[in-house]
Amino acid sequence: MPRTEDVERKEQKRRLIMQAALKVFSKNGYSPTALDEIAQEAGIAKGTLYLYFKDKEDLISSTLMYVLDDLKYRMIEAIPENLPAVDTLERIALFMFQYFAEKNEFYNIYLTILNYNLVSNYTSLFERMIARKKELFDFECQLVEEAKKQGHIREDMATMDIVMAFDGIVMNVIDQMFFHKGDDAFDPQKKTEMVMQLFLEGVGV
Amino acid sequence: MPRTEDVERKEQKRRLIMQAALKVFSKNGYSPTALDEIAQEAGIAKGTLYLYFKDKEDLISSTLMYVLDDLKYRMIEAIPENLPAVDTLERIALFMFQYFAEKNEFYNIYLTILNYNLVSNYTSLFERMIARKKELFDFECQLVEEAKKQGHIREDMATMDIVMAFDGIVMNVIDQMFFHKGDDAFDPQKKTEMVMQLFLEGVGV
DNA sequence: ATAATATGACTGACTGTTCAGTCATATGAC
DNA sequence: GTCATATGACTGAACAGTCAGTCATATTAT
Repeated sequence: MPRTEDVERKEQKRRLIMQAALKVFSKNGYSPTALDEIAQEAGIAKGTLYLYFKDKEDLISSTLMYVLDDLKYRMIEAIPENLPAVDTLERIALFMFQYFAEKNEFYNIYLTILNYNLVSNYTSLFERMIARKKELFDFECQLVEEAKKQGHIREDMATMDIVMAFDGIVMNVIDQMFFHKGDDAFDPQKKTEMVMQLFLEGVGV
Repeated sequence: MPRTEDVERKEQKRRLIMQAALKVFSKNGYSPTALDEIAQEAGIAKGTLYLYFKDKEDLISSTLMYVLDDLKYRMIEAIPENLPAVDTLERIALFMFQYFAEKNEFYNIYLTILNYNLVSNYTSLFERMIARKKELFDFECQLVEEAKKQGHIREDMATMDIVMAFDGIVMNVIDQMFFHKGDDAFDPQKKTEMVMQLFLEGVGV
């Protein structure tokens, strides 16, 4: 029976490895990354990786889950409860901009998720990733429904279509942020206001 | 000096190979794809690939350019000239939905483009891909400017932000189409109307 | 306190396999 | 017969995963 202290140290090291993996995977992508590079980044031997993860696939899967867990945890922390639903949506947009602006690597690994079905052979872990993505989507659907009831969002449009548009706009802003990084300072607050105005009022005259 | 007939036959075969490459790359992704598989798909020997392409990187680059060229060509064909700018935007959305609905593979390879910077070491070919992407973006910017002048789009919003939103919505609709394929029939015409309504009027009450 | 023993985390050389790219040979057109 | 085109066996490098051995630390004995 291992002491809790040991269990914690083990968990600590797992996280250390996943942080190294995050860095390297997000730089190279999945297949081109040699486990030697991750081991080096983590300051351990390759063999050690296999004490903490079953194989390469398990390593990336775990890392992706780790990232999404972090995202979810921080998002919950960042968003106050009991806000009007529309304002919660605004907070989500703001949070996403701040989060990805700060964590370059997380965006690349996010793209990796998109291509993950090209990497794995549809394991249950891939399904878990999708489930996480769907969780956020469903949450946003809920918010839109609520906002409709509160009279802030029109009722004559399908909720799913609205959420789709919202996510699309938000993700594309992040995309642009990375493509033009360095151009001029990216102001998450201003971008959020712009997105919400665009989202709510539309671009028509 | 080779006869034009031979040049054409050579070009024909190049296209044949690229079509096979498109199929296989879009199924597996770049790195996991073995050239043997592409050769088999194309019904030729692996060595033959090297008579038409310098190396693996050249093959995917050429294939990506081929896809984008095709997209551009068909888009130009599909969209009448001298339409009001807003209607042209609507046609672009419609075209994208129809195009990707028909060509499953093109979407996966499109995602590959996104991750292409993770694959190549920033070759000039990657730059060419980006240039193509930017071409469409710039065209849309032009349209938005025009629509502003024509009084169809409000003038108090940055053109680039508007285009960003438009692209984001369109791409996310396509995304959803692939995630929920089979759920219920995807109607490009209906989706286009929805997108334009959402885009122009916004979702606010 | 010190020595003897046990543990298991860690290492990195090694193995088998995969695969991009090559090249000697074959096929076929003219 | 000559040249252009095509083939697929071959090579060497890269790399995922293994495992016998090491060593720092913990445990027990004296």
